[in-house]
Amino acid sequence: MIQTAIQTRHHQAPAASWTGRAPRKTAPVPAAGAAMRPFETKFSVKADGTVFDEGDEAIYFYKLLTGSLRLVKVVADGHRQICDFHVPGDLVGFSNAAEHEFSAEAIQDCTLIRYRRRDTDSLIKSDAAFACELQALTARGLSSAYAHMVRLCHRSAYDRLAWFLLAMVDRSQSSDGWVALPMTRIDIADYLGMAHETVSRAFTQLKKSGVIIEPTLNHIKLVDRDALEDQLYAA
Amino acid sequence: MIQTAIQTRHHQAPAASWTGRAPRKTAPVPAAGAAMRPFETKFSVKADGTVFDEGDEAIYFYKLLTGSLRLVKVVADGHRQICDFHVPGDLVGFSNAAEHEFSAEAIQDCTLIRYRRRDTDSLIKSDAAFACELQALTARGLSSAYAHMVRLCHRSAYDRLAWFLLAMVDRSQSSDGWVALPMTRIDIADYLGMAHETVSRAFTQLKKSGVIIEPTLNHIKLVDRDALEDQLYAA
DNA sequence: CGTAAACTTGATTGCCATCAAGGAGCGTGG
DNA sequence: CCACGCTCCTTGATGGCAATCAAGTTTACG
Repeated sequence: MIQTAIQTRHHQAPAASWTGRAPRKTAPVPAAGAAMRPFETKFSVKADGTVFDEGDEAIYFYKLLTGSLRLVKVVADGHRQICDFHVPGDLVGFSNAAEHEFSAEAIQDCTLIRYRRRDTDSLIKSDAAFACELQALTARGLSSAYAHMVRLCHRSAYDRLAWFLLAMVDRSQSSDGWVALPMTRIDIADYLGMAHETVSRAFTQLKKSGVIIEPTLNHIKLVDRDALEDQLYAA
Repeated sequence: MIQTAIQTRHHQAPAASWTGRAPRKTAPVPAAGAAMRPFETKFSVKADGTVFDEGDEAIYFYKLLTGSLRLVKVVADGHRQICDFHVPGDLVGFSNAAEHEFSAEAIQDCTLIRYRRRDTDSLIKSDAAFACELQALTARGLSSAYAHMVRLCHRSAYDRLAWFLLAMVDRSQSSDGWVALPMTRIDIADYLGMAHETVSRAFTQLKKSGVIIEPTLNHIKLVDRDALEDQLYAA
């Protein structure tokens, strides 16, 4: 794969200029008395805290147990890109680079298991089940990253939001059809690679055309699923 | 991570309408008398052939030994996205999905090692070194996919080409500074998420401003490296 | 109840996709 | 050896989608 060797000026990136809530760096506190397998430590992060920051030395990687996270990269011009949202079961921050390449910010209160990165090889050797799971989760992440790449390049803003809402609805598995979006429009915008104004306009359009309803902010119900699917599969 | 559950109409995607050389599906021939570790088979694919196609049942995954590949996804509107280029040492086609999610097309003649996907778990259990390498390669792929996502969203067409050329030059490690680009402008366009006309215009601009020289097509030399780096790191 | 953040809506601009047409390289066959 | 045809590449003209700038409005929260 093509990789960028240039890392020299990595840390000159200006501080994020976006206007969202600035994530407070909270020192994650290991949960007291957590009895885990060797190498494992359990701990928690409050909403709006960060598990780790872009550029931090990558000492640990994590598995998310509860809550939700966003993976954030800050671009040189001050814009954000959210590479992915994570839900329980997902693997976070695994890489072979010396530093974390993105920040992991808690959208809600989170609990995680922490693994020491330098133990990875011995973990893989000693615990085959763990090794298989690690591999499977990483491969799944790669697949969804490629899929997202295609969406970002070849879909209109409206299409991207349509896909996003479908994915959120499907993931929620709520029985009554109501879904609470935990993230702001700004988060959605940064995930879908568009301006938050554009997200807003697309929401408006979806509501006006009766595809979704949103009586209170961020609580939506998908009324016309077919409309969204047709949108995504239209030539 | 967010994944798309909708797969139903996956195969209705129309045939690629792009005007590049249509990859001939060549039945890859296992190299005779290859003595490998258990589970391994060595074989080769000619230039413009495919190792596997999008939608093929994912029976095997691969490690590239020589040559270069492109990973291609075809979008509903007939456009292509090249998710990545692969060089020797890279892992290709590993996933947990039942079907390959992209085609792997040979840019040049390639030789590969083939692994049976269903053996993955036992491979990981029986060969720790293999497991570690598999994990490392997949994680590396994920990192570069995230990085590429950011570029696609937040960089101008000119910037994207600037990055691409820098990456190609750095990867070639040629002593005299001359680099042969194995791929066409169309491939570059589909990788960088832009029209091939735009690639062409950016090349012209780079040549006119004396940043690169290209006496014969696809043989370039980077004259003013600083210009490209400044471009990438400018606010 | 007041402030700040998030959201919405409108006006304007610009980048780049698209359409269109011509030129250059290259292999093939007469 | 040259002519033909096929790709690939280049350049120009045009238009559209979405970013940006700029106010308002609503929501959240101490």
